[in-house]
Amino acid sequence: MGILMDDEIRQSLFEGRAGRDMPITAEGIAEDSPLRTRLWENPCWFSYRLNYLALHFNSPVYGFIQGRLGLLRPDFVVLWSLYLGGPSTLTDLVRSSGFPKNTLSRAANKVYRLGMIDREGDAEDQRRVTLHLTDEGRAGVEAVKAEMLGHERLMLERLSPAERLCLSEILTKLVAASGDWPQSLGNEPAEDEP
Amino acid sequence: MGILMDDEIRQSLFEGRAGRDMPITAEGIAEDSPLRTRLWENPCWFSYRLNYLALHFNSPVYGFIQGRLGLLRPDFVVLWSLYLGGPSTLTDLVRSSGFPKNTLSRAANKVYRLGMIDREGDAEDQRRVTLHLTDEGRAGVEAVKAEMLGHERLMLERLSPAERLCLSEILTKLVAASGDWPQSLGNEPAEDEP
DNA sequence: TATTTTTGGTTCCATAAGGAACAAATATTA
DNA sequence: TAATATTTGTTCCTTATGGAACCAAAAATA
Repeated sequence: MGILMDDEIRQSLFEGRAGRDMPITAEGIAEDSPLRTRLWENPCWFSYRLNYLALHFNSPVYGFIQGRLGLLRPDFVVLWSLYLGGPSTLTDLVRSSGFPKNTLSRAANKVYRLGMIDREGDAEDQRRVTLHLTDEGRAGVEAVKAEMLGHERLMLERLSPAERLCLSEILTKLVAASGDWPQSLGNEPAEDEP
Repeated sequence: MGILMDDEIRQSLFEGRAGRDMPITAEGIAEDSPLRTRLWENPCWFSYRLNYLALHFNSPVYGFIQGRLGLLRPDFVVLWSLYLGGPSTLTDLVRSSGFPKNTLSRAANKVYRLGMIDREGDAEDQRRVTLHLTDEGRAGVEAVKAEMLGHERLMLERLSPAERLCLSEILTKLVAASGDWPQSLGNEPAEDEP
């Protein structure tokens, strides 16, 4: 009995309560909107909402950055990463952003040509190049930072402080767990045993 | 006093507690990893984690779909939308998915050529074309559905049932609020007054 | 009814982006 | 020390992508 109950609850939670009583009203989304179905009756509720929300952040923000600085997303990712993490190597950026390395290489070259970052060869390791922001690059980041933060803040505005805290902690947990997730699906995830 | 406190708390919550005591340990992420800085000391904590998690869903899942069905992301989005919402017009798909309409038009044509959807002209409105899944299209979706759901489930595995419920409700709130967010930043969001 | 505007969908085109091959330097192993 | 493997970053090349222009049908307006 208890087990069945638990399973049912668990199941319901995995499904994000889709198809059950829905205590949260979908204010702002019309009853007959095709969005409703895709959002509320989507078995992939989590990833769908994830992508939906990411889109609503990315397109206005990167659109703005594009218009203001003439930079594409990978370009700005380079600047932002250096802004947060200080001087770094390209490989560091790859690891922290998840973008492919050729994409970031191209981006780094572009912002370098624009004088927004500087390179410094490593004496120890001839291959290694350390990238760091120039004053101009820092200025660029700071020129759009407020707008970026403002949009994120706006997105979170409807949540209560407690909800924001909860969200932050849960997303943190998920990110922390991400190391265990497979990078590819189906069959073996390419075990790298020799 | 009380006001100051509240403000401080509010501020801290907007920042996702960045830079403060961090009750949740970042297990799985090395102390000196460049990821740490970008994740934990990022003023855009929300959108960064959003994108980070979306990436960890999309790339394995759509990689799998690509390998299994030979379909790109927009192609599959068409199928999945029809699978969830039943027969729909292209414009419906645009509204529910957020993809640009030419991208979906191309995708719809591709899956049509592959025999995975069918079109039906509307007698009332000559422009309108209703799309619906064929048996083959439905089979395609069902061929990858389990794997998709499995990955999402895996991603959520580390959360407690209560946390999953909480996450689901919060994301729902955010999505419901998304109608009020501007679609572009800086200056006027292009008021469409005549 | 004639003219204009809006809507649904497609086509054109320039380019952003990523896989794969590559070169050079370093680390590892024989 | 010679040979091999790994790491760092770049270049080549193909293609997926989306903005803008476009066409046809319908709706709105004159």
